[in-house]
Amino acid sequence: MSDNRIEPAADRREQILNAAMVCFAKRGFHQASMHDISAEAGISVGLIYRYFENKEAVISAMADRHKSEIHNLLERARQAPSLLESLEVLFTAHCCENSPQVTSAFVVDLFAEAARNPGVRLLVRDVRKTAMDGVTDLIARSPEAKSHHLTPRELADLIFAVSDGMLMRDILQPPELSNTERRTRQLEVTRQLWRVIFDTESAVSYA
Amino acid sequence: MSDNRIEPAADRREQILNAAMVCFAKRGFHQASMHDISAEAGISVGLIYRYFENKEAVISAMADRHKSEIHNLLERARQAPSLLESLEVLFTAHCCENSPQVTSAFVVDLFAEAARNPGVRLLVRDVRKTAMDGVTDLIARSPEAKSHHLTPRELADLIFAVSDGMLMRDILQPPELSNTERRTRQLEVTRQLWRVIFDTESAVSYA
Amino acid sequence: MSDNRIEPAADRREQILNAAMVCFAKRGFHQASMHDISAEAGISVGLIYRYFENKEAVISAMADRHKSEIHNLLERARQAPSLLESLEVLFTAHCCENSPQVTSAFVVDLFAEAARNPGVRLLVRDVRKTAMDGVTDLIARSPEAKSHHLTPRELADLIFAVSDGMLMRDILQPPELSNTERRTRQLEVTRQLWRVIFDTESAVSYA
Amino acid sequence: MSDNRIEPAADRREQILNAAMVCFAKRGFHQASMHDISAEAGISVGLIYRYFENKEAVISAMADRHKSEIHNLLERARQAPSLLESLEVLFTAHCCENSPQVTSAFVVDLFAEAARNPGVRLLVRDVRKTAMDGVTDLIARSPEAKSHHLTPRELADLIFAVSDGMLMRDILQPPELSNTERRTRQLEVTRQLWRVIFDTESAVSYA
DNA sequence: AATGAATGAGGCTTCATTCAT
DNA sequence: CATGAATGAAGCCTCATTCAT
Repeated sequence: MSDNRIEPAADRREQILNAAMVCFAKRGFHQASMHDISAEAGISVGLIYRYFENKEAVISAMADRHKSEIHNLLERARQAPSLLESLEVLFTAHCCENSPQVTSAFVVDLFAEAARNPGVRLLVRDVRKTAMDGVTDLIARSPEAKSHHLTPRELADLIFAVSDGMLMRDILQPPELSNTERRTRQLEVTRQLWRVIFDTESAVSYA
Repeated sequence: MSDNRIEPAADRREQILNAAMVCFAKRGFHQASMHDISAEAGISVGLIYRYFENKEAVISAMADRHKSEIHNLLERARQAPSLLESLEVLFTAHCCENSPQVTSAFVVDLFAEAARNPGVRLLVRDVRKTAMDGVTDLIARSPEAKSHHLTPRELADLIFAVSDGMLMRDILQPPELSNTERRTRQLEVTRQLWRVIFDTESAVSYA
Repeated sequence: MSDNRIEPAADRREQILNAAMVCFAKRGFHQASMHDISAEAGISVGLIYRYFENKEAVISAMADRHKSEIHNLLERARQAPSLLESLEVLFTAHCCENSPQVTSAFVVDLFAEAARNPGVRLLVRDVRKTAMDGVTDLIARSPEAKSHHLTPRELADLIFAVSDGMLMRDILQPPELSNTERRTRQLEVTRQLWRVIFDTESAVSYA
Repeated sequence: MSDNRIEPAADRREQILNAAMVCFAKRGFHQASMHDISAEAGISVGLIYRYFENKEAVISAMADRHKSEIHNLLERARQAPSLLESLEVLFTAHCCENSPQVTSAFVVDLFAEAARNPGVRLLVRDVRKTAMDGVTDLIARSPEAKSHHLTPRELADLIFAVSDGMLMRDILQPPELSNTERRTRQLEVTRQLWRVIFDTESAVSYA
C-alpha cells in the first residue's frame, strides 16, 4: 500500500521534473539534453514524451513548479513571527536543498529564457506579481512599516530587487561553497537592507 | 580615405562582436548559431574563425567587452555631479542603446553562463569586484554617506543587489516597451532606494 | 523467425563495419565520409554514433577486424597440407572477396594510418608480431626448412616482406582485373620465392 | 651571382614541393592542408596556386619528383661495384635524409593514393616499370646471376617485393628510431635475401 | 610576383523526436 | 506502460580555392 502508486502519472511527471531540475541547474535549459534527463530519472527517453509534449513543455512545467514553490515560500514567509524573519525566509530559499526550484542557477536561467520565450515570460511575470502582492501585503500588515515614508508597494519593489540581485550574486560564489556558508552571506545583506529600511539609528545620525 | 580601413583586423573583430551581441541578446549564447552571427555581421561563417578560435572564444571576448563597458560606465558615474546622479547612471545603463553590452538579456545570460563556465565566472567575478570597489569609493567620497550608519561597502553591496535585481525585473517588461519608458521605471526604484538610504524623513517618522 | 534478429547490436556493428570497409577500400580512411558509410550501410548517419564513439573508433574497430581476419588466415594457412600451400594461402588472401579485410588498398591505408596514428601503429605492430610468430612456427615445423641455412625467423622475415610487397604491387594492377587473374600473378611470385628458398636445382646449377 | 635567381619559378616550385614533402610525410596527403604547406614553405597560400593548379597538382608533382628520385637511386645503384652493394643502396634509400622522396610514410601514402587516383596510379606504375627494368638489367649484367635458375626478371620481381615489404615494415618501427638504426635493420634483411638467392651453401646443405 | 582576407561547401557530431516492439 | 533504436536536421568547424590589393 505504498503511496507512490496512488497517482502513477503524476508521480512520473514529478520524477521527470525532479530529474530535469537537476539537469537544468547543472547544465542549463538548452545545454541539458533529453537524454541527460532520462538518464538522471532512470527511465527511457521515449517515456518523457508520454508525459510531456516536448522539451519546451518540460521547461514550462518546470516554470510552473517554480511558481508553486514560490507560493509555498510566500506561505512560509507569511507564517514567520516578524517581518524581518519573513524576509530572511524569502532571501535564503535558494540556499536550501528543500527548495531545488529556487536554485540560483535555475532562476537565472529561467529569466534568461523569459527574455526570449513569451510563454515563459508571462509565467514568470505572473509569479512575480503574485509574490510581489504577497510581500506587499506582508509589509502592509507589519507594525514596522506602518509609519514608513515609503508605501508598502515601494518597499516590496526594493525588497524584490535586492532578493533578485542576491540570486545573481550567489551565482558568482565558488561552487564548492556549502549551503550554510552561502546562507550566512545572504543573511548579512538581508540585515543591511533591514537596517537601511527600518533602523531608527539612521535618524539619530542625522540629528 | 574612408576611416573604415584604419585597423581592419580590429574592426573585423568589433564587427563580429557587434553582430554576436545582437544575436546573443536576441537568442542567448547557446541558441545563437555561428551562422546567425555571420549573417548578422554580413560575412561568411568561416571568416569568424579567422578572428576567434571558436564560439567559446566569441563568448569570452563578449564578456571582456562587457568588462570594459562596465569600466566606462563607472567612469561616467564617477563624473556625475552628485551621488544620486551617479546611481542613476549606473541603474539605467541597460536602457540605453549606447551600451549594448549592458542589455538586460545579455547580462542575465552572462550570469547563466558564469554559473557553469568557470572561465566566464572568474571574469564576471572580476568585473563585479572592480565595479564594487568603484562604487564603494564613490560612496565613501560622497558627503551624504559620511555619517551613514552603514559602511560604504555595505551600501555598495545593497546598491549592487538592487541594480542587478532591476536587470532581472527589466527582462519581464514587455519587449515593445521603449527605452525611455523602461528608463523611467528604473529611475523610480533608484529614487526609492535613495530615499530609503539617505532620506532624513525616515527618522522623523519614527520620532 | 529470420536469423537477422539474433544479436541486433552486434549485427549493426558488423553491418556498419562492412559498409565502412567498402568505403575505406574505395576512398581511403579520411576521404570516406560518415555519410558515405551510412549510405553504404543503408542507415542514417546518427545511427553510426550509437555504435561507435566517432570516426576514429570506426577505423580502430576496422583495424581490429583486420587483426582477427589475419588470425583466421593464419589458421587456414596452418591447416594447409604443405608449407608451399600455406604460403599460397597467405599470399593470395587479398585476392579473395571472402576476406574483404585484407584488400590491398585497405591494408596499405592501414599502414599509412599507422605511420601517423600511434594507436593504429601499435595495433598493426601487434598483428604483424602474431602473424610473424605464426609463420615462423609454420616454417619451423615444415620438413623443407629443417636443414635450411636460414633460421625459420629469418625466412619468415623474408616471406612477410615479399607478402607485403605483393600487396603494394597488387595496388598498381588495373582495377578491372578480376580476382582470379590477380591471384594468378601473385601465385607466380609465390612460386618464385619458393624456388629461391627451397629449390634444390639452385644447388645443381652451381655444381 | 647567387644561383638561386637563375630560375626563380623553378626554385619556387622546388621550395613548395620541399615543404609539401615535409607535410605529406608528417600528416599524409589529405590530412596536410594547403595552409600547412604554405606555412612550412614560409610563403602565402595564394602563392602556391600561382605554381600549381590545385592540391591534386601538388600531389602529382610530388609523385613526379619521386619518379626522378627513383631514377637517381637507380643510377647510384648501377654505379655500385657489386650487385649486393647495388641492392643495399636500393634497400636503404628510405633511411636516408638525402632522399626525402623515398620516406616510407610518403611512399605508402603514394600507393594508397595510387589505389584511388588513376593519374597517380599510372605514374607510379611507370616508375615501377622503369625501376624494374633497371634492376633487371643490373641483375642480367651481374656475374652472380648468370647461371641462376630464375631469370633476371623473376629475381627483380622478388627483389622489388622485398624492397616494398621493407618499406611497410619500416613504418611500424618506433618513430624515434634513428636513421642509422633503421638502416641496420634493413641491411639484415637485404643480406638474408642475398643469401637465399645466391648463397651456394643452400646447395651444399641439400647434398 | 605576392599576400592573406574572404568564401562556402562539406565534414563530423549532437540531439529532439518518433515508432516498432 | 515502457523501451531504446532510428532518423535527420542543424550546429560547429575546416579547408581548398579565389581575388582585391
